[in-house]
Amino acid sequence: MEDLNVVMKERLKKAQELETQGIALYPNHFRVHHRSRDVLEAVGHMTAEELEASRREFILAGRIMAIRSFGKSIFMHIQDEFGRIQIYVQKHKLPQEQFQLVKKFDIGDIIWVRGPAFRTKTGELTILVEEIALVTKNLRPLPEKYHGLKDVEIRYRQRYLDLMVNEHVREVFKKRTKIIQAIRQFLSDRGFLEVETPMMQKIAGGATAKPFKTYHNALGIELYLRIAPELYLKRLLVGGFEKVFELNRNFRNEGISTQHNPEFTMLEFYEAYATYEDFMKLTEELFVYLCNEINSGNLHLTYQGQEIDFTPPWQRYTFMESLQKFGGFSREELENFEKTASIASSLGVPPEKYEGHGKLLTKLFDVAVEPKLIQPTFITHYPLEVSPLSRRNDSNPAIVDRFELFIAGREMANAFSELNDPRDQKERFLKQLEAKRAGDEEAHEMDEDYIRALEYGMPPAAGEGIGIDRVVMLFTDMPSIRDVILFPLLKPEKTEKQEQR
RNA sequence: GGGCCGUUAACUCAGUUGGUAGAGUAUCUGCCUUUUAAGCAGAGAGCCGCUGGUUCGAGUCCAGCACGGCCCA
Repeated sequence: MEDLNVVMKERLKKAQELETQGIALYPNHFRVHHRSRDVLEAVGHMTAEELEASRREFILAGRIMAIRSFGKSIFMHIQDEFGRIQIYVQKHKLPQEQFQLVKKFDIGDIIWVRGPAFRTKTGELTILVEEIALVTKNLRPLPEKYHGLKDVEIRYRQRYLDLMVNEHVREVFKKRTKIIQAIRQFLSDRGFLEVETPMMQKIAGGATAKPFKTYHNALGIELYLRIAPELYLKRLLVGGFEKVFELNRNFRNEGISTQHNPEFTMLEFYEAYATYEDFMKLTEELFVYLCNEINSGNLHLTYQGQEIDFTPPWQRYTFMESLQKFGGFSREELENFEKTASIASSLGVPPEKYEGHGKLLTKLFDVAVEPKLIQPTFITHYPLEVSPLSRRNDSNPAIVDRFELFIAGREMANAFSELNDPRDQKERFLKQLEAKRAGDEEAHEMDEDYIRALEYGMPPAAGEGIGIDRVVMLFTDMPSIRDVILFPLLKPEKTEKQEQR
């Protein structure tokens, strides 16, 4: 109550007056039979005369977004989940006490109305109110009606306000849901089983990232919030499920940017007896499916002014090819550790002590190649060093059977044929431990149970991870990951800290 | 972590060379029975992000801090 302003004082006073008159401020016995969209669908095509004759009655509720009062008649726009509709209140059409109540309504109140639809002089489809009631009293003024709510901080912190007044924001999040539903449908149609694996893990594996730490009181153990579900999903392959996927939250204890939120939504799917090459094809099919379901079948979309074309097949380059073609580096520079290291330094990403040649090459890639991959592009055959869970290439053991997908200069997917040789996997974990000891905080932990699982025998398989938030950004043309996450993580407000004292 | 930008009424924004704090919307009062960024007349509304400094005097200049945004790492 620290920011009681004049408007709020007025609203509270008015609320008390209404209650004194016996008017409920928060009743819950009103039922709605229609939504704004139903009115448009039912009678939107009718002329004024046809509407007059039909006398179709509608019963709906919504939040008052605008009031235009003429003394003895009042226009309002009310908004529900599906849009806005105008209502018209005339003094002589209502009992006196109801009209007096309407004159006390404020922008932001939620009201219930009953009445037929008609067309105004200007042709707008409007409900002629025959009965009206207050459903929920508003006590805080809404943002300005014309400019709306622009303050990015308030939009993120008070997303409910953003959703209330910015229609396009509601559309973005509806689209997010549609995308996620479509992905589930796509995988289910192909026989993938959706599963749920632990988010609290004793060993945060399956990716290279810093985890969040938490604590279980009863067991007295430290746990990590998962950075990836990968190792659990592959245990399921050992158990006999041959096609599985999980679409849920991962947590990485890293910085926040337009591309990164500490908790984010990840899709991972695994298929026994498939290879990374099969998954390139499957990934193309998935995006074509999304274009059909989400983008009206159009395989082109515009992201932040860039035209993206999803028509398959997409470009494919090996990792080393891409460094030469897009990075402009020579084969000699890439094959000589010292030369690669000096290039890395000159590009502002100097080598760390624990970083080997493969890691340096990926740093060059991130800076010099990734931003240039605008059209959907598969990059294949990554260095072994940066792929501790991937299967070695049969003809070249220094590289792995892996691809990453890039669109609009961003990594969208990461996939590989899975390493299922427990002896090799154990060696790779030991290598990671070495890197950890040398100072690499993100190096992978040793997971003994995972090795044990592999020793029972995991069928050869391919696995893939897709960052869902980035996919949603792409399909909604949003520049920041915060625009596609309902409640992105922000620093606490100062007032919150003060209130906690 | 570094650089740049922002923070003024509930919302969207002005604010000149350092000299009494401004507009529109919203709110309140009055008029108004087909408006739609309704209109007309009037009124109220401010810790100028916070803390220091310079100055006779700071929304304005300087420093630090907080929160946010963008870029870089």
